[in-house]
Amino acid sequence: MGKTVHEFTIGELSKRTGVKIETIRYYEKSGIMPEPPRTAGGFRMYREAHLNRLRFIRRSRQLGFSMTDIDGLLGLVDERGYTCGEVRSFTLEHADTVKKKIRDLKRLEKSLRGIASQCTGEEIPDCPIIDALLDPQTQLALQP
Amino acid sequence: MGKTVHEFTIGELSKRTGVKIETIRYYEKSGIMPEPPRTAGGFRMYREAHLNRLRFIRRSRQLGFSMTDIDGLLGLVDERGYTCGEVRSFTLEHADTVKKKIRDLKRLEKSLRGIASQCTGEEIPDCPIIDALLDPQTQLALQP
DNA sequence: TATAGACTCTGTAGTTACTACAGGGTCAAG
DNA sequence: CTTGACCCTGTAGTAACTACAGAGTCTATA
Repeated sequence: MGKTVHEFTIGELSKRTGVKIETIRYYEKSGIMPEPPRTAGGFRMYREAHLNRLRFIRRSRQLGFSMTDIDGLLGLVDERGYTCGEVRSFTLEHADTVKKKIRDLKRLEKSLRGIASQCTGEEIPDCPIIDALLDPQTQLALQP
Repeated sequence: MGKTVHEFTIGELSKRTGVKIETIRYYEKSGIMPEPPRTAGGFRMYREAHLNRLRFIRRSRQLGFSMTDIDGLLGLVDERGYTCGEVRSFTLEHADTVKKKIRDLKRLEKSLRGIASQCTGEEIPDCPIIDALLDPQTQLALQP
């Protein structure tokens, strides 16, 4: 298998990227991974370009980008009808989205640690976390 | 509607908690909200206890707890067999997860802004962002 | 009392981003 | 030429909702 040194199967691709085989096929069906060439028997054969693209997708997903977001970014790459300025503004827009997410998550972490810090670690009732969650007055996080 | 002052419909409950009607029914089917009493005609009638419980659920969801987590928390509450320490460690564990996510996102934001800043805003080729996306060497974020 | 219209009911299906089979075919080594 | 690891398609399941469709209920008002 692998007629040239540079071709490999979906299992190889999976191992090298940490993305499961089923997920790779799902990405293909969704259109964010291209349909690769096949062997006579129908096996998908991949190359370096696929590897890079998939790694990019994986990283972006781990960071909470939606597949639609990723499709947008990759679309710019694929099209090659883009302007550098277009790409930049798209990127900065994403950076802002990320920034907002960070802000929200920070608030969330603070809330979590705040309520946890009030804990004595003792037995049963009057756990401040439970109380906070049950108390209709409490505003735990994530404003409007 | 509402035979006593303390009863209200699912629409009321929805408005007071900010949880959509369908979601409330979904919570009931999932078992984290109890089946409320009904009117002769089959309408669900809720009271204060339901309101508090649903608020608890909503806040917990906003804090990123899964429904299974919440089920666990509510189980502790319902039983009254929990230790404050148990709840605290549960919460802190979750806070750590959030912290990691923040770290990753910060790295990503930095990368995005970094490559964007190299942009001239000019026409087509040699856009540093695209180059970075295509380059297998580039670590955009989230290294191993 | 009849009726308008706002509200609610159940049940099903769609969403996102996967993951898990089942039942079969392919590949390379021995 | 068979074994066993690998791959194929297709379907269905997961979380946590959301969105209908089509029908029934409730209450204010004429």
